[in-house]
Amino acid sequence: MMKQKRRHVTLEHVATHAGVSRSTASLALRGSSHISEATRERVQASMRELGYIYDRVAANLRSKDSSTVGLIIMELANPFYSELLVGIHHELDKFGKTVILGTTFDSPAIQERLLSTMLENRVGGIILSAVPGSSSEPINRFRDLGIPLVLINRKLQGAECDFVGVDNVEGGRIAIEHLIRKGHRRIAFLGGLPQLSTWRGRKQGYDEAHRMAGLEIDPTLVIESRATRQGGIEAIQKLLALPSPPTAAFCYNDTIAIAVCMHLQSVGLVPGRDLAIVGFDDIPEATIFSPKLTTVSSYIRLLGEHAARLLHARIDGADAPPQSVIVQPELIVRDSCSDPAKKSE
Amino acid sequence: MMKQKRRHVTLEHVATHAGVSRSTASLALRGSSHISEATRERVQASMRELGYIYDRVAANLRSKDSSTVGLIIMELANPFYSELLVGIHHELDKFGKTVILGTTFDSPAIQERLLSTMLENRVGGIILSAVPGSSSEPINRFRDLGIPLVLINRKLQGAECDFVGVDNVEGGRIAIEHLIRKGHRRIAFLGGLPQLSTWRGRKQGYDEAHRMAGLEIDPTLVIESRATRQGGIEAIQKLLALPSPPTAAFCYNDTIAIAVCMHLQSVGLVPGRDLAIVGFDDIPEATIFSPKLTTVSSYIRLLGEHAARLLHARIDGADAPPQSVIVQPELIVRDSCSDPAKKSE
DNA sequence: CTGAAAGCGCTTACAG
DNA sequence: CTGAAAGCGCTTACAG
Repeated sequence: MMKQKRRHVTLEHVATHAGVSRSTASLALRGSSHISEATRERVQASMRELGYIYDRVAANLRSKDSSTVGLIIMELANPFYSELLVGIHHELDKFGKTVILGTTFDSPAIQERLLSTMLENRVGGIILSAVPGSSSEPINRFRDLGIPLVLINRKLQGAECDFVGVDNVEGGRIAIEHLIRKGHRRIAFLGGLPQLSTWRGRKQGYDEAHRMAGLEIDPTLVIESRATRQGGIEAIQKLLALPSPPTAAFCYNDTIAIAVCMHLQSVGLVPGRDLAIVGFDDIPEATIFSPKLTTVSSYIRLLGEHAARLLHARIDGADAPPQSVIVQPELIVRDSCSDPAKKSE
Repeated sequence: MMKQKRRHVTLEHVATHAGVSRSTASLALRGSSHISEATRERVQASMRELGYIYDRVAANLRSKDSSTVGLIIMELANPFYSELLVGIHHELDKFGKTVILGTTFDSPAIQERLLSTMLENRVGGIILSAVPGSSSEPINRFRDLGIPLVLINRKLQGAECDFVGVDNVEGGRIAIEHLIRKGHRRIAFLGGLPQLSTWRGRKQGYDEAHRMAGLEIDPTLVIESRATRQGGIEAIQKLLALPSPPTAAFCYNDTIAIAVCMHLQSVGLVPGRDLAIVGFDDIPEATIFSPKLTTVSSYIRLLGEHAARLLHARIDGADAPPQSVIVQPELIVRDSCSDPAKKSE
């Protein structure tokens, strides 16, 4: 497919031009200390003169290493994953690794296909945000092949590998504690699906905070939905249809929270006043949206950076047992969440 | 670096196991019609049994093609480029190409380094959103090497290659025509830098619409700034300090427009009422923000898809002269832009 | 329909 | 400090 208009310059040509052997040229090129300064300079001059392009792929083939890393996420058109990519790409860049991107749209079949493709493309390692409920078998296969894999954000049952994620239980807890401190007693948990390990964590935090405050949980206030804009709208509609709606809602994530707020506004209700809203993740939209979202920050970029660093350490041979990096979330108080008593901002 | 715990299974092993030669195994694997059904099945059974992983990189080396494409953009943490990536990735995926990502942060030096890295990584082609004012020499080098390169969004002087972008002149014109139709007579052009080909196009449309309506342009109403949130704030501050401010502002892009609106709100002004705002691009935030932005859609994803398709055609050997794909923009009327006469929404 | 040989562009021992 | 040889894992002519 790739056309070569001009004669392709290889190391062979450079070596001949510089009057040395291929091996010497190879060592000179990579700055080996076994090569005399004079020779190195001669080789470099030849490289420049001939317009030599180093073929890193051929080099990797021979030396059995890899300059790429696979990144598999749910989708790109999602601020959470965009931010994750930013963190990962930025960090990997420092190590001279390039990322090969794949999106699953939460399909287990696509995930398996992508995992195979990445293998075929000789990635040095994988960062995977796993499809909920997908098989851990292909993941453990990487371990057997000696190819490092780190799971990011979502845990996967049965997968024995490194993990980087936020403390969802803690995140759920601080969100609810904040709401309780504000005087709320009936607090909904809106959106997301129990298949997601993140959902279960946040729910557990929700439960624990209630228990610690001696508050009972009304199960009708826990409304599941897909973690999309549309899912958020469905959830808030169900909530508003309840005989006695709550005064506050903790949303599975900011996408849900924004959708909920928009729906409230569209029916003439004021988010923050008529229903206090707390989100999760602190995506960039959270500050653009009005009201500015009170939310639990996942430090998404940091998550990505941790995953990249951990993976890089593994590729470099750190052969320790599986490790987890858990980022501590933080409550970011903004405008979507006011006192239930005073009904005006 | 890459550890191989288990004995690595190569085509050699598969061939031996299936009782055929390496060449036959290679052909069978790729479904060549020169191989009998029986042999193919035998080879496939062996592949499965041995857990064979096809090495696409080695294959590409030998057959001199490439399954990767380089994408070089300004930055990832920018909705415009995120959307572009979505379109490109989605389309390239169909062709079985993986993208190698690079970000320049608008540094010419980084751009040159990335271009080299991509070359070293044997990309089959490049999609580049060029750093303004960067040299066209490295770009034309790709042409000489026979590696297709398509410029996206931003034009570059002196670069002889394919281009995909939006019709900025038309975009500027329809924005201003809309404002004029609404009754505005003094219209600012806010943000962006003349180094950007997109800025110059939009500015030209701004000029033309004024001329066609017989309106004079007040040059103090054209305020340059970096195309960032911060730049937008600076621009609107300068505008508000003017002795006789305009009734409407056409913003270089949506990021600027959102920053402008937020600043207006922060000083107690109402965007849309006190100052009509039109943006450009229609990034996802435009619908989340309040007021919902009236803007000129660049059809960002479509732009990306066009670029991917064009590049793919070039890689497949379409050896025609440089081609431009110009997407027609469209005005998306939402809420940030009301009549200057009636001072209430 | 299948196999033996050469080679893609590089690096890695091994000599000297 | 430098070179000749072998080989990474595959595909491509060329025979038969």
